[in-house]
Amino acid sequence: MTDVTLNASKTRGGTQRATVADVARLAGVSVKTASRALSNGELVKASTRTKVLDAAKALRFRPNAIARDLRSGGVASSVAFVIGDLTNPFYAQVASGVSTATAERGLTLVISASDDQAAREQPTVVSMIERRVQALLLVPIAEDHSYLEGERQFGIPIVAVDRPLTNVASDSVVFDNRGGARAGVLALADAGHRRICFVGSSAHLYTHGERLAGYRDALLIRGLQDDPVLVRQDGESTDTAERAMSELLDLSDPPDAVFAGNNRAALGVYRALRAKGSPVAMLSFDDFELASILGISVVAHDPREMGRMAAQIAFRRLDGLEGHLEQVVLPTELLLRESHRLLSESAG
Amino acid sequence: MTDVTLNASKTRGGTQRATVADVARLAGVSVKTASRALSNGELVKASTRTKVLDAAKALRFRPNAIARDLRSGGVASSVAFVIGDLTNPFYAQVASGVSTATAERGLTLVISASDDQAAREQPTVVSMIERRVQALLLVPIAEDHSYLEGERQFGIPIVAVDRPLTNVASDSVVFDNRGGARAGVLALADAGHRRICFVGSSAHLYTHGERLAGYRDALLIRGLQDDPVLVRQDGESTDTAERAMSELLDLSDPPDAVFAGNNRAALGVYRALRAKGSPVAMLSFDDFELASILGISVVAHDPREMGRMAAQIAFRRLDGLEGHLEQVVLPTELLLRESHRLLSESAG
DNA sequence: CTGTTAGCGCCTTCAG
DNA sequence: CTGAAGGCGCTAACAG
Repeated sequence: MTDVTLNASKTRGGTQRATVADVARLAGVSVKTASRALSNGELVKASTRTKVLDAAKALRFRPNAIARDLRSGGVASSVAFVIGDLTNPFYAQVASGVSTATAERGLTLVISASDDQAAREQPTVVSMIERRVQALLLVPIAEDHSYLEGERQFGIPIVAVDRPLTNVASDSVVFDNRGGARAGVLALADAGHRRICFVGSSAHLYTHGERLAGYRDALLIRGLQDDPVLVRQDGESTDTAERAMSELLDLSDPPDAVFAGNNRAALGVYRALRAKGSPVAMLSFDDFELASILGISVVAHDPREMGRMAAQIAFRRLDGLEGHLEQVVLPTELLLRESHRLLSESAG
Repeated sequence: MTDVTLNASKTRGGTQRATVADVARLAGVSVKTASRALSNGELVKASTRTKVLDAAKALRFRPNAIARDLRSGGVASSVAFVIGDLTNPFYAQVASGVSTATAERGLTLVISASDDQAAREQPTVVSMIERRVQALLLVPIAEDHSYLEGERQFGIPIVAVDRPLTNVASDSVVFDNRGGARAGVLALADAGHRRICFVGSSAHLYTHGERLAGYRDALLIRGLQDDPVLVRQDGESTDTAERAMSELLDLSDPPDAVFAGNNRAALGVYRALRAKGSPVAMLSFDDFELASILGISVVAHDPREMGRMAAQIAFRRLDGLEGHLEQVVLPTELLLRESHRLLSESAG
């Protein structure tokens, strides 16, 4: 009889897992034969394979991916997605796109959220690199990414998502923020509005800057005055946006239309308009579930596609593509519903 | 001079990473000393440590977590969260809670979405186990989880999230679905409504079943008739819910109030009511961004807390807690806004 | 305080 | 078709 004692000993109330050696012993073959039988596609006599597979099942054998990864070059079969906040539906959708793409390639997705704390970005990224992920997809929140220069030398593809990195060149995927905002504001102008205000988030955000530029493009194109009083950038939350909009409505010369810089701002703006019952038109960047219900016109885009695309770029690098940096700009789409004409008509 | 050639060779246009051996060589010490100096807390002469740290920095050394994990028991420093759909804001929030908890414990979070395909659950789970994650948090979607029995023997904590597992006992965290629904329907009844309908998702879902039971509890308590015509369970999407509600409104004896089984159903119901301008009261399970804006009364809960709690339970198991299974039921909270009285008054 | 040795679990040499 | 040895990068034992 072969000796079938596992590499026993108990840990945390659980029995130790079986290894290939255990399986081989039980099946009465060598370690390598067991290994071959277990990894499909290899040449093994059918009867031997069955014997091994039976032994594996009996021992509830599960190959150890850690050992396998170490063996094959010390590279993990996973991809990292580093993000500020999973709670924002926009990023959750991007993550979902990444998830689909990595799953298709047989890779595991490691998601790490830095809770929107810029200072936690670098430690998080470093931790992923220590895990030897194959690629790093990053929604940047730190102010400076020069620290990534040192990491890239070792061949790990890094793709910036939604915003470019600062102080270091990299592949990236962003939306056409400026063009989208321009189209949105033009639509408001074409609906007959003349005093169009802008309610966005914090001033230092790349996306915000681009959208503001698009807003100004449109004013210029239509020969409308660019009144600085009408530009508000009070922060990320819907509350600050609501307050900002409320104050704009209290101006002696209030706006007759508003462009909201993102989904958060849109909600705040909507609340303010609703509270005051003001007949002010609105249009916002970012599509969201409520927008269609409330008839809010928006500049829409495809967050899942953004995630998918970012993963694709990383995979191309893994597959050996050298060439220039890829800077993908994803299109936006203007969805005209009702609110760009007059909100009050549609909010009833 | 010490030989400082790295274990060179190029891969994918990237230089090979330095290993502890490389660092040791450059610092002129033994491998173990380098290892000690690099892992904090170990006893090394200060000057030696500096030398090693300098060498590490010069070589841009990053410890290989794969090798470390293999060495220390073959267990990864990560936790898996297996989920159907990241895109649903509810699950995204649960994931966020898990993320916070794992980060606090210095563990990495591996999120794997099975795209709501029941058949993909088991392969996904097995893949996580092969990665030797320390714990498995699972939002179950398969019909049968007896396959998990075999895995648990090896000491990996498994916690069911939002729904219990079928055919196998496990730790779990769920909401008080029945109690919450009961309270919600009672509120509708107390607002004077007599024909209260129920629009939920698919009949086979645990959460749905519990909420339906709570609905019936309330009808019984208030002595209202339980008319099967008023119970609809047409699927997960907001579209099916909208159609169902629409048909209910067309009844010769239509309902005067509706309890929506979840956030998706709530949106569909809201659309239907809005389209017909019907003066019907509503209240729904699940709080959501729009609900507060639209004045929809809801049975609210805390998804992030659910994620956090699930992780905590797993950690307690890792820390050696044996005892009974933990079956945590998280409370719900009734948020009465306007819609439970009469929707039309608040939708203006 | 520091160095040597061995081995985590797997798989790729190279022989038979 | 099968077997035996070696090593991926790191750290736990045991020396010195």
